[in-house]
Amino acid sequence: MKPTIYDVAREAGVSIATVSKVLNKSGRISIKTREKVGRIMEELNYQPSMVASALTNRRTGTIGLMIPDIANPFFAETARGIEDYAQEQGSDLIVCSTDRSDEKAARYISLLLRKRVDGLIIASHPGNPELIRGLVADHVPLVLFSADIRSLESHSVTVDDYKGGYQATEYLLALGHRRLGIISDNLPGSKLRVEGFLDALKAEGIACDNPANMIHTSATLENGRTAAAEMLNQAADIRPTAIFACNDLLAIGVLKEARSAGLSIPRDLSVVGFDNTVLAEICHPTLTSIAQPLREMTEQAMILLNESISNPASPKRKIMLMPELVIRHSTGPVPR
Amino acid sequence: MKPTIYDVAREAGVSIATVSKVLNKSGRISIKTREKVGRIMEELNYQPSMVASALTNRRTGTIGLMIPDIANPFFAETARGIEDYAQEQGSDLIVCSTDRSDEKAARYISLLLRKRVDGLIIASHPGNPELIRGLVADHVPLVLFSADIRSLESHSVTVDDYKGGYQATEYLLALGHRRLGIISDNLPGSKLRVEGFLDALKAEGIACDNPANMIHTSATLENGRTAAAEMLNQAADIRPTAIFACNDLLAIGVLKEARSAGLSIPRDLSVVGFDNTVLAEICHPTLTSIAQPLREMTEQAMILLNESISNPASPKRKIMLMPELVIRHSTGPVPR
DNA sequence: AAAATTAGGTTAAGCGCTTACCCTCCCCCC
DNA sequence: GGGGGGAGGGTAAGCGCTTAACCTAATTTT
Repeated sequence: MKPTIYDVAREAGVSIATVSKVLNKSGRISIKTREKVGRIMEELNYQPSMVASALTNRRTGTIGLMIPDIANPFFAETARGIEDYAQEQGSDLIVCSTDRSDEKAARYISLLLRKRVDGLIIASHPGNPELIRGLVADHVPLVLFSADIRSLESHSVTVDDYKGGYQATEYLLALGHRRLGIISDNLPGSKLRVEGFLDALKAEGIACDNPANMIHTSATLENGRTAAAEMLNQAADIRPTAIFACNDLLAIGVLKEARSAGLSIPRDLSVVGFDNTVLAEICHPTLTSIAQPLREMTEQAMILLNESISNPASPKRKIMLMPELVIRHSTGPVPR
Repeated sequence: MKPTIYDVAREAGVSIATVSKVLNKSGRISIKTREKVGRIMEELNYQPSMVASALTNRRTGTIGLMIPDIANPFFAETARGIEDYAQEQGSDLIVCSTDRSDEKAARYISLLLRKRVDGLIIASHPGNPELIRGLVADHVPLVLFSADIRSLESHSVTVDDYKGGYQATEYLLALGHRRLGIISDNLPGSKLRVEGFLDALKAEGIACDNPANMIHTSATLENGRTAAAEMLNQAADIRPTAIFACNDLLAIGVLKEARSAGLSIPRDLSVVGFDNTVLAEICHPTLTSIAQPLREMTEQAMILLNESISNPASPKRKIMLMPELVIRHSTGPVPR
């Protein structure tokens, strides 16, 4: 059996209150007893139970992270960022992969609530926002990450998706491209990225009238290939010379499909991704991508979460950070 | 304030013992009260505190996962596997990225112990095995994952690294390659992979006498490039025609370096990786790699862990699964 | 019809901490 | 020399559950 505070107290010849006080460096304890108790704790290899202290404290020191899938590099990198900041303050992270299923999300939320986590970071809000709405109503400290729910009075940290879409498009236009394709996914920010894309085109007076050049799908490499195949199968004077994919995985699918169609990138086709995950460096050619400032985002998220934990009624803030275009080798001037 | 079992009991007009029993479906409770209590719980949106129940139960329903880095795809995929099995049984996962630092590992272990996690899966044992030895001595349920410590009487689930190295090499030999290079990393299994490599060569009567063709480094893409550069800079009749890298990241580094050196893969150089992560599909050309049967490994790990949790003194088992060669497009016949 | 079960609960003692409050020396000062 | 005021610690009441032990009334057994 693990030693308890009683064991330590007995061995040290003091009361458990005293032990507790040296543990928490609270109250007045003489140097002498402090050292003695400390020594005994070492000897017994005493590990104070956080589950017991959490019961009185109302602080478990764990935070829950809800994401679609930890195996997805973007979210793995997110998790790492959050984990680092959490660890600095002595907390840790329960990761919950929801696969964007409302049912799984609900199960996990309930579990986290019962575990009395101090707070939640939600990088995967379910299709059904009611779940989150309930949490907010119950004053559960939480921050929405990477995707906001506008109508909800909650903290959030996002990247300016609209701006990102705009930037990517502007860049392609500057390279001379005029027939652009876009592949969007069903993740929450995607819609805004598409809007940015369309507005950037409109600003140049270009219409995106070919529906075959706008494809909506879910974020897998395979879907990226399929979508690309569809676009590239059009006549050479109709098909896009550049494709903006709303995430890196889709973009890499495009790369692959283009290559197997005999196109050379970026000579025959330019491709821009989104998220700037490690994958962008790994594929070939390396992928031009819109970067989310992940490290900054996770830091802000933790700051907001801490605020919310220490004062659940604190005014909510929505922080939107700027994306950044990272140019690599998948983009080039329009073929003449 | 969250409702407690007392609130439910009062509203339902029963004792807290009764509420507890309907909660745990234990004891005898009439259908009627069961339903009544259930209704009240719904009404109050009662979420029983697992921290309180853990205090009496000695079961927190959380398990700790120690890995080098959750942002590394291999470990992210591992985490996902473990998470899924954990979730099935109503547990969840605290992920701990140690960066292979003994200090971080020690901090995390202490934290997990204080949190009274039910068990640990350790996919990143620190350089110093004493830490783990201490856990084993204290009968903390744990299983070593992907890398064993032979001298330790503990559960473990690994892939046969030796066999993996052997397989990769055998395959390259079968393709006609005779000058092979190997890039190993400092992860625990690597040594065995190298041994497999060497033995396979020896079996064919081939000596690996050129030290420039055996490079040891740590697992990053950049290091893969550097190592490859070193090997490929040798005269054409000395440098290897095939390189076995002890993990995918290194292998992809090789791919990149080879390409920028003007070599075509697999025509001029064959490359085999290890782990068969998602990256193997993403790079170009796609990477031939030795697959660890991850899903099976995580399942076995959870089975062993559960065993160990329900009976910490149960006899320990070491499970070694077979790796599998996955052939893709980075390997081909030796250039004549 | 008396005795023995059983169904359906209740009581109360923990689990391992934290913390408000109280108690006792001991020192210092007038 | 009596009183005041820290310094150093102890007491005990929770925190929100679980569970062994016990109780009562209804049902069954003989």
